[in-house]
Amino acid sequence: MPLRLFNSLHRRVEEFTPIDPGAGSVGFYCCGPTVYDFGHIGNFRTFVFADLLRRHLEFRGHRVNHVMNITDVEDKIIRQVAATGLGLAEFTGRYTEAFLADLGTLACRRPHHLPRATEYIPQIIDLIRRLEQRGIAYRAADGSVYFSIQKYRGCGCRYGQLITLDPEAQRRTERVSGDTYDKDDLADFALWKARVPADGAVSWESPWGQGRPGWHIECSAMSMALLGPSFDLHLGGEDLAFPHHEDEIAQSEGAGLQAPGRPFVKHWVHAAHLLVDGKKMSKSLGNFFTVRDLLAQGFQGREIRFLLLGAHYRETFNFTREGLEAARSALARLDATIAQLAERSGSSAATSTAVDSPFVAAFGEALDDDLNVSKAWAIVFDWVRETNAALAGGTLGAAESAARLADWRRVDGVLGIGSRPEEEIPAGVQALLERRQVAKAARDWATADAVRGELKALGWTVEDSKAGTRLKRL
RNA sequence: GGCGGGGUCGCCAAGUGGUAAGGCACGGCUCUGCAAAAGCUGCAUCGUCGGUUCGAUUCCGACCCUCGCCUCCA
Repeated sequence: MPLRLFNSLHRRVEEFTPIDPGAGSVGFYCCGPTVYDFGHIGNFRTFVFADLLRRHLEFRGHRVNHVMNITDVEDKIIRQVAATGLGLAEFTGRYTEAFLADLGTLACRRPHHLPRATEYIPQIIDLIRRLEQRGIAYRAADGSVYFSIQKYRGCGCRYGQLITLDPEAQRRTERVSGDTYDKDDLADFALWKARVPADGAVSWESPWGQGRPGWHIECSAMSMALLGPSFDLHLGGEDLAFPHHEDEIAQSEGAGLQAPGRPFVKHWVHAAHLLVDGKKMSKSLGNFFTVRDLLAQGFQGREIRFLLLGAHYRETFNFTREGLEAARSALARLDATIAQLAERSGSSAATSTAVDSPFVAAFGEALDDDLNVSKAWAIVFDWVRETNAALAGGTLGAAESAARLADWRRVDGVLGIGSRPEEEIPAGVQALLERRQVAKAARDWATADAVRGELKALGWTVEDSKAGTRLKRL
C-alpha cells in the first residue's frame, strides 16, 4: 500500500502521489516560525511532525526538497526591534539561530532551504504587481495594497478551499473590528503595508512607496520561487489553515502562474495543536514551555521528541510533565535493548537484504497509513519485547543481533530518536564501583549494598548479571 | 451564533460492524546473595440515552462534557 495522507483540501485521506512524478523530488513546504521569541513546544510539535513526514517520504525512496520559511518581518518583530533598539537583522538573527538550535535539539533534519522574508522582497513585489495587473489587488487610501477577495472570486477562483466559510455567519471578533485599515471589504487582507512611523527603519522601497510585505504573501512568493508554482506538500499548524493558508492559495492561484488545471499545492496537511495539562498553551496560564525550559529541567531533546511523536498528528495532544517522565522510562527500555544488541553483535556487520524484515515492513506500513505513528510505536515495542526475550533466552547470535540492530537503525532513520548520549563515568563513581566489586567478591553483601546505595545517590544504578556488572545513569 | 475536532484501562494513546494495539504506572511469578534489568503473567466492554443490525465501542439520532478556529497564533 502506498502512503496515504489526509488532505485538508478535500478533507479525506488520499493516496500521496507527486504532482510531477518526473520531477525527481517532492516539493515540501512547511510554514516556519516568526522569529520574535523562542519557539514553544507547541510550535515544535508541527515541526517534529513535518520532520517525521519528510523522513518517512525519504524512507519510501522519495527525494524531498524541504523548504521552511523564516518570517523575519512582522508586527511583533517591529515592536520588539523598537523596544530593544537592535537592528532588525540582528534581532531576528538571534531568534533564528535559537530556533535552528532547538530544531537540532529535537533531531529534526535541517530543511534544505530556509528563506527569510526580507531576502525575498523583490519576488514579493513582483507577485503583488502581478496581482495588481490582474485586477485582484488594489491600493487603498492608506497607501497599502490589499487583496480583493471579491475580484478574485470574479475571476472564477474559489476562496474557501480549506474551510467552509459563510461570511454572513461570522462573528465580528475584536480582531476584525479592531482592524483599522482602509480595506474595501473586511475579508480583504494586506499584501503590502504602507510604512507608518512606528515601523522605524523597517521598510523597503516598492512601486507603492515605502512599506513592508503582508504576512501571507511571503509564503506564496518564497514557496513558488523555490518549488515552482505548483508543488506537492504544504504543511503547517491547524490554526494556519485559515486565514493564512487560504490566503496563500488565493494569492498564488490569483496570480495565475500555474499550468492549466494545476493547483498551487496538491496536498495540504495540518497538524493539530498541543494542550498542556488539558488546556491550550497560553502565557496568561503560564503553561508555556520552550525547548530550553525543558532542557533546563533536565529533560533531553530525544525525550521531548519521543513524546511529541506519541500521538497522531491530527489529534490534539496533551503535553504533560508526567508524559515526559513516561517518555524517559520508555526510552530507557528501548536503549537497553539496543545497547544489548550492539554488544551481542560485536564486530559482525549485518548483511544488507533487498527485502525489509517483517518488522521494518510493518513499521513502514503503519506510517503509510496517514502517519499512524502510534501504531508504528506499538510495532517497535512488540519488537523490543520479542528481542528482549530472545536476548534473555540466549538464542541470539552475533549475526542475528547485527541484523536486528540494522533493522532498528532503519526504523530509527524515520523516528530520529537516536541513542542516549554516552555519559562518562566519573573517577569517583568508578572507584565506588570497584569497591563494590571487591566487597561482592568477598561476599560482603552489607558493604556491597551500601556502596550501591551511595552510587544511587550519585545518580548511577548498578545492574549485576551473568555477563558482569553494568553501570547505568539514572 | 457559524464551522471543525474530541470523550477508549490510574495516566498517555491506537483501532475495528463480530466482543479492544502499544507506552508509563501497578500486582503476581521466574531470575538474583539482595536488588536492578529482563521475561512470563494479571489488569478496560470503549461519555449518556435511544435506534439500525444476527451482532455496535465502531453506523444513525438526541443529549451531556470538552478542545479548537471564526481574518496576520504552530
